[in-house]
Amino acid sequence: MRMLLVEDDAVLGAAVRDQIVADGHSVDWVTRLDAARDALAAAHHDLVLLDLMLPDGLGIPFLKSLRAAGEATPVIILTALDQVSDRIAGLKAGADDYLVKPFDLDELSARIGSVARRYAGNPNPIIRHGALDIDIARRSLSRAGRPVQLTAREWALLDAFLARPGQILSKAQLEEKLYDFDTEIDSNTIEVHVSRLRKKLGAELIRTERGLGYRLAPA
Amino acid sequence: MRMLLVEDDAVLGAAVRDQIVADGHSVDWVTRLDAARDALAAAHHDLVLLDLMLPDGLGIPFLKSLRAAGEATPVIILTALDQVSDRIAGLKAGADDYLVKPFDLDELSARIGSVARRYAGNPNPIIRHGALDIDIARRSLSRAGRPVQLTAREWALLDAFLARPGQILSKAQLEEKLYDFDTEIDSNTIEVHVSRLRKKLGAELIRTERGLGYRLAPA
DNA sequence: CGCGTCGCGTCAGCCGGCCGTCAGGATGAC
DNA sequence: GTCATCCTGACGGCCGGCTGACGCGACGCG
Repeated sequence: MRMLLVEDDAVLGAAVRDQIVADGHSVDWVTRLDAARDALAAAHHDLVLLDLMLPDGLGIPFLKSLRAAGEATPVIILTALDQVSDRIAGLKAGADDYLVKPFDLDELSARIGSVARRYAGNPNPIIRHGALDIDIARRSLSRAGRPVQLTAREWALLDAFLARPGQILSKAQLEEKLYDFDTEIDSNTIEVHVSRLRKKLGAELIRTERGLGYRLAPA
Repeated sequence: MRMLLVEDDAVLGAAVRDQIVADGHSVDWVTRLDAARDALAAAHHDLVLLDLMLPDGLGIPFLKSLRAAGEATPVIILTALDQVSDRIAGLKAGADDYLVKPFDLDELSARIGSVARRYAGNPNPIIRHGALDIDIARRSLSRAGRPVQLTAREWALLDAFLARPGQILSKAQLEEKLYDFDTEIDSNTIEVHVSRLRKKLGAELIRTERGLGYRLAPA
């Protein structure tokens, strides 16, 4: 496996790097967020280890922007013990796991193995669903061969449905996915976006489960 | 979601239970491993919260034996801070996550959400009961191969029965399950919903115990 | 700086069907 | 038989959901 380590502490970074290499993986080590972004764009990585406090910015918004851009690589957050709220925000921002500093190197290995196992079957980039061809990573899609443009919110909504096809998602869940923890939204907003998505992608795509939520229709 | 909490500390257990309920889930709380085993055998659970130190044994070997027996329900371990080796052993034994005591209740919620999300795409457990195939998580079910639609209230009612198969549930209990604390309801309402469920799923499914309540018929 | 465009959150009005209620009949206990 | 309990068809209120319209703010362009 090839990993990306984003960590500005030289001592900790070296220890983590050595441990990963000792486990038989390879690792790219950067100390800044912009370098991390470049590294992800330049080459495929199987896993990202992300420190939350870096000289050029905070990890949480960075992670959020990654996820918003369709980056699906699993992320393990490295954070200090007392930042409980950071850990929660990290999971909500799309992290797969976190490690609390100081952590045991054997535990790091166990965590990496756990996340890697979880992602063993990698999904193919282009999803075909009915008459739709969806390329999540490139944010492009076509309906019956004709290209369709989606706005940012519409992509976020579609992402949420594609992540769990067939499963019911409550409006509260969708709201949580689309918005920051603290932004409050009129309850009807989700309905409006669902309506707009249906208009672009076909009314059958998203089924209403009255009183429960919405779900992606089977292909 | 329905969870199983295995925790012998009364104060911590109550706090966890309250938090889970506040999040809109239901929870069965036991304080011993043998009771936990019975509960898992008796009914479907979506998640297990497992303390590692219990009066009748250790959690790790218990978890190992569960996994060896094919039990796939996700497990979050609750453990004390200093037991690093236990955390690793827990993950190796098949736990999906752990929480370090003392933990923040909001973090508990986030962790539960994370694990639940992780399992959302996985094949859901399908309960087979007579001619019925019931997928509780996806809220889909079929009778003799033919799909059947249930309303929100009907699902809630079916949930209640499936949670305690074979056990008699009084109308008062069912009422408590289906409605908010403060909403008052005409006594006959439950009867009506039972009647509607029977019409959709078969009259034999729910047995009337005159003067006592209802119970799910054996498969 | 002013104007046009676009995304998105909010609102209001409509609509369909869920579900709470009722009443009359069926069933069971004794 | 008598009474309590339960069943179920019918009905309508109201609530959840849908969508066209509007306005605000961001952004781009001349």
